[in-house]
Amino acid sequence: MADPRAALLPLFRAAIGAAFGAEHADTDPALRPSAHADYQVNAALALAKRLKRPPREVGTAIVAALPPNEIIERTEVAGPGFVNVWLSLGHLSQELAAVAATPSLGVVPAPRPDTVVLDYSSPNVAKEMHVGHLRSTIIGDALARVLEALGHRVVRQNHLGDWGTPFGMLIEHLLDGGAEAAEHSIADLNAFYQAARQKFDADPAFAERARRRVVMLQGGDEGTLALWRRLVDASKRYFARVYALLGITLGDADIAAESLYNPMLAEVVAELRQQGLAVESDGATCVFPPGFTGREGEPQPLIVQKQDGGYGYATTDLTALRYRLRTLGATRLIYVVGAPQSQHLAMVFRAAELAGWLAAPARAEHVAFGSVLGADKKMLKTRAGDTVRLIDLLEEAVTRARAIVDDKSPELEPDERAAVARAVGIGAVKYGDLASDRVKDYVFDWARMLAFDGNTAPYLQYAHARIRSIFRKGGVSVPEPGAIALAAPSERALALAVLSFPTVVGEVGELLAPHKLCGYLYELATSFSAFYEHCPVLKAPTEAERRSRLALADVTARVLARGLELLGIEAPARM
RNA sequence: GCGCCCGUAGCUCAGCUGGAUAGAGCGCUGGGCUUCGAACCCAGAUGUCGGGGGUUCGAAUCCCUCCGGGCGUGCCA
Repeated sequence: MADPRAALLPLFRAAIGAAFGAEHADTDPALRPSAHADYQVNAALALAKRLKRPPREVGTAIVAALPPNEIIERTEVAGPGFVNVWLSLGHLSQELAAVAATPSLGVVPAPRPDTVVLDYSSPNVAKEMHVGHLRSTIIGDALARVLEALGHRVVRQNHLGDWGTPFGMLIEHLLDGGAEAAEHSIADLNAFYQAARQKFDADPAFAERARRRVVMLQGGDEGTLALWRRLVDASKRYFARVYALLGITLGDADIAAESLYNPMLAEVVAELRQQGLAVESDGATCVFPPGFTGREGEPQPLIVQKQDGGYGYATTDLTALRYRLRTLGATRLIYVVGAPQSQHLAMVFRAAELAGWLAAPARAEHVAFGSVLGADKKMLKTRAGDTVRLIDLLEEAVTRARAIVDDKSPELEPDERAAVARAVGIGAVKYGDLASDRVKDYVFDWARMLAFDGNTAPYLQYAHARIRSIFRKGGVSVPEPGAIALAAPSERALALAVLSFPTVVGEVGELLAPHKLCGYLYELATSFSAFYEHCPVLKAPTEAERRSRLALADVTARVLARGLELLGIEAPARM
């Protein structure tokens, strides 16, 4: 109820019903935030058409029919028929006090919580994590946090690529004398992978051994499996280190690797065959979901069993989907996967619907995202043209942030500067990724993401630290939130921004659009800056105003910190 | 060829299920530190919303079409 919109909506619904009768009672009041007032109601223009009455007259009738209440201070009918609404100060301060009194800051649990199975990050065993994993990991983790805040049960699934033909050559190369490599860091394993690859391409005898080794691996040969596990375990340890540095909530318990589904693949294919969905085509077993065509307009297959009897990723994806629905009890399946895979996923979802696995109320959604580009507008690479290692990127972020912190805040102890540099550097990378519409590509630009101006993590962190600084400086604690009284325009604007937090979090959870939370936090921070400029806090004219402003500043800081936390970004008290 | 995505100020991007003069940041111009963190703030200039049709009282937003760019389009994942 924190957001005034939640209180206003029923009032306007009632007014429309009372003014125009039951047949119009379910008309959406079209309540929106307004540049001309606190909020505006746009329903009069649409209603005027149906009622064949002038829109302004309709607006006036709506206002006249409003039930008595303590919420609305005043209204006006403006322009062609917009109803502008201003809230009463009493209501605002009351709601603000209520929000300030709760740790959730007004975010209320969903009435019907979903079991959300969230697929994100998904690196490959025995391969370095690179920029290609950045977006899925960051976006997925932010969504996990947001959905949990909304009271949903979130089951994270890190779909590790731990299976498939490359492991034949990796294991053979391991046996060829690189045995100690698996005990070393994944950086060695990465070179290890490249060496294996090179041998595979150049040496037919090695390639043949690799193929046989794949068969042994898939056949469950114990010695082969032992070698495979060494690769997997070394990789898991490495991923854990990267996640720790990035501040990602994925742990070992969230790993649901491809190999988990191996025992279920044959059964899934059998079931699809039984249903008549999977049919033979060119020696392979395929499902042809309607509506998908290939180059020549022919039906596009989902290959669930290859000519050689092996299973590809389509089978694994279908099996994982079924497992998530049946075993994990998912009501909402979310895949944080790059946009290029949208057709593949659409086909998998469609096939799952045809098989009867995916059915309402359960739903599956592809959270698609664009690419990370370099300054040349092409996929981000190193100067040498190699893929950028994620760990290098993150370490550079911290190093760059450290240089800024050393320069701006030499008074902080070295340990604190290091912690702040980490929060700022990692936060900048994450926020830079989350701040724009995920479906678009974005250009990776250190200067822009680390800037203290504009819609960046450092700007938000700075706004937060300035608020905390007020309390440090004043040596004061947070007053009772009941003390909040709003007088100045910038106080009122800030209060409205604070109260919008729950609505925004809800939207982000529904639309799976973290950039809306970023945009909101940026507006909140700019609202605070204006307030801070115009309204002295510690030196407020009266004690009552001082207490009110302290309380308002505190609840703002908490929303900023909580919002950043939902994005996976730290908010240091000093920086 | 077909399918999906993108095209908004010089640059980077917002614009919520259509709503009032299309908004921010950077950059540019001009201001503000003996007063709570100037890592900041205030003011100003800047647009054929890719083009053209259509629906609507009203379109950046919905529909159609064209142009430009990206991605996908059977045994890699």
